[in-house]
Amino acid sequence: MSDASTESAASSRIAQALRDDILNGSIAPGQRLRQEDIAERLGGSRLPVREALRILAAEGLVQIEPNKGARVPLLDPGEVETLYRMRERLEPLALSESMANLSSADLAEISEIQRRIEQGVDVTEFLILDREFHMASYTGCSDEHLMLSVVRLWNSTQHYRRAFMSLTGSGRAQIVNAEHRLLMEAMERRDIEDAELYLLGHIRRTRKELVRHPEIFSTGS
Amino acid sequence: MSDASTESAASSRIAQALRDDILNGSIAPGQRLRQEDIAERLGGSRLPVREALRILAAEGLVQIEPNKGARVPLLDPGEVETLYRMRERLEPLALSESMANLSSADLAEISEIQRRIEQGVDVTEFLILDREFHMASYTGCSDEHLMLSVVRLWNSTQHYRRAFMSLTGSGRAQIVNAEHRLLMEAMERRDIEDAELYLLGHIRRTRKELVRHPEIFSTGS
DNA sequence: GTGGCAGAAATTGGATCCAATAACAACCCA
DNA sequence: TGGGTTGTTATTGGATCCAATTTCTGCCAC
Repeated sequence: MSDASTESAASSRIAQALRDDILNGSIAPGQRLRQEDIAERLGGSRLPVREALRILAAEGLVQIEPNKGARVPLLDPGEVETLYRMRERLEPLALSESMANLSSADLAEISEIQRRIEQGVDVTEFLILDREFHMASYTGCSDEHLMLSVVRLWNSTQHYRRAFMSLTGSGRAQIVNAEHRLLMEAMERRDIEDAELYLLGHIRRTRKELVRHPEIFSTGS
Repeated sequence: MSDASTESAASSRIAQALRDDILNGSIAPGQRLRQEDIAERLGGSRLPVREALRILAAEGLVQIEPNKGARVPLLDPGEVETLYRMRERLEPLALSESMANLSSADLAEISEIQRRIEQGVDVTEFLILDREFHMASYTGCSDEHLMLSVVRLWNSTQHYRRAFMSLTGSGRAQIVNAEHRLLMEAMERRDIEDAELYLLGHIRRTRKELVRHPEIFSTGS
């Protein structure tokens, strides 16, 4: 087998493909996912597709209604606001659990990601790098439950983050960069308390900006 | 438990049966769940069992390893401690989202549950009523993501709560009752800030007590 | 023209069968 | 006698077929 990255498990492979499609916007919220279509498009029978949909449902990327099939959740502004409030509470915890285990090399890597963000990137690239920046800061957190919860929150809100960025452009780039730098600086000082506080403020400000743009949530059709 | 949903759906029915077995301790952490056994015991073929296991995995009640089957997660003290830290952050949020929507009748019902707890109950009954008490305080929270996260946290730690109670008996009953009463009183005053604080203290104290009893986590066999 | 209703097509849920992988045991060789 | 190896068995993963439910379409009545 030449392809060493195939962790076998057709259902995992299908789940990964669907996950990518949902997170990068190829599959929009509200869109229905028919099992047979997916099976035909990605190969395999409907059975691993069903398993894949269950996996994604566990991650908050799709919701399954009995006898009605799976669709990408379409959230209202209140739901996204609550998801961000959850982020405000959980991610500082993840950061605090992570920081003690971060090596200097880890910090350098995070700093490098921030440097690339500041070089100016388009919306798609920013979304990827911003996620990498924060996730890299949590790599020291060994607790799987906590990290899974954090990933779920990012997944569920990914589409609205993209909609917001596409709408507002990079006007707020300076603010984000300032917040990221403050966060980095606190991490390099090994000051958990400050780092938690900067992260909280960063997420909270983003939440308030999102709430101020309800047009993000227009269904469009 | 009182969910009399006869909406059948074999996979949901099997998931509910397994969920009850895991939460009430009939199936212990570390125990392996063979699909064929479950299918034979609860009726149906292996396929709905597989779906049920996926559902339970999403709730944190089982973990699935590819080609190795499903088993009830066996947590170490550090994992349970982190789960409790997550509770400390998320449940005050759920309470704050809930309180504005709680009617006087809701508060009376919560108070009634606490009254029954104080009448003196055995360990099994306490675990049920304590969970009912807290969940009742969250009924005003309409956000499904947040509530699902909270339920996940309770589910994942249920076994260790029971082990702790079985070990220590009802020695700490007075403390729990005092905390519950303070929480109730803040809720009746409609003081969200105080209620959050009392709830945080309640969960935090429980976490510290759990950590002080590592013998709970001995495998037992 | 609109609303409700019935039938047909499409889609999901479940059962059985087969293949692939991992756990287990016995065996062979050093 | 012990460790590695190989063969067997048990268990999970996947494919195909069938049943149940939903949803869409077209029709009829009002």
